[in-house]
Amino acid sequence: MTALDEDFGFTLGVVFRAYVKATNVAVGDLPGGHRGYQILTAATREQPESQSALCQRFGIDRTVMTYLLDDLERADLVTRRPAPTDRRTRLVVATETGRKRLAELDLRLRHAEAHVLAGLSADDQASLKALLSKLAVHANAADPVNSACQAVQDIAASTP
Amino acid sequence: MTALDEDFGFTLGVVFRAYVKATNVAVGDLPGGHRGYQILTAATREQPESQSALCQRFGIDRTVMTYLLDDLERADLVTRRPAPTDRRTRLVVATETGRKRLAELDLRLRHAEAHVLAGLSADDQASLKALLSKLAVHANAADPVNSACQAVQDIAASTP
DNA sequence: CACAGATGTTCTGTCTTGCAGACGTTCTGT
DNA sequence: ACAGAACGTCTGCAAGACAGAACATCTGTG
Repeated sequence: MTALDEDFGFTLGVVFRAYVKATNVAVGDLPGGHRGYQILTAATREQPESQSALCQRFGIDRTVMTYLLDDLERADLVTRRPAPTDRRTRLVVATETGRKRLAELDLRLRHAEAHVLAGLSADDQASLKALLSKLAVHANAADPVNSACQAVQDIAASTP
Repeated sequence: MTALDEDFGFTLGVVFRAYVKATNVAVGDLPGGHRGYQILTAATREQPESQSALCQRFGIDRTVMTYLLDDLERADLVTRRPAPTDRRTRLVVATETGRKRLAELDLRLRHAEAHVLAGLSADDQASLKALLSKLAVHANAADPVNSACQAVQDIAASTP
């Protein structure tokens, strides 16, 4: 236990890397690894979304999203459907195969998550999830547009 | 607020990306961005560590650490010092310039961290940090050697 | 001591990803 | 009708992860 073990950024990184590693193992050969899983989840459980909406939500570059969806489409897990309201956008929806695959993966993913969280009591796990959720909603609301600009201003103001 | 906003992995990713973005802005032109900052912190505030120890601690590939330290050394922020006990290993220690630079950066980093955590009350911020710290210590203890293997076993056991 | 195997660092090459810019298509506001 | 913006795709470049080899050095065994 050193000073760093109490640093927010450091511990956040450790936990995040542990999660990514466990998740990438859990999804096996799913195209896109843990990101493919998140896309598949969104395509299955939520209203169809455009590619750019998925990019913003998951922090994936739009050019990466293109070939990520290519891979998922080639595996017959999702399809790009033209949006009825706007012919520029493609809505990403899961295929029947994709839904089945997601159902199979869910159990494995829950185990992976439990593995990462194993160091905490049940109460602590619930607290952590709730806090992260609250923070994520706030960060998502603040980030898309001007968080970088705001951060620059904050920092400029704090610089001698 | 959708189902995904309560998913641990998703919210963790959102918060982590927000932290990395804010931190990378805050450190300015420091070589290595937020990782350069973490290395500089370790080199300044802790016992000198070998390169591989830093790799494991921060989740950085050893080949990346080589040129990351090259950059930091070129900027006169750290030096590689031969370990007295083992001539294979190089201990990474901060230079006087590096210590000064770190002192300057600390205020900016605290602001960046505060910016990321701004969505939570002071109590919630403290709770989140404590939980992450607890979890990180556990994950660090479990990960280095066999977490991947363990995860594979866990998952295999849970697969029909 | 000799030697095989392990470890720390560096270098090489490959692959994935992030990012900036350009392009064609389509929408929106005037 | 037209200018400007937005969506998705493509290209090229840089950062990074990863595997493998090479070199120096350490450690344990005989």
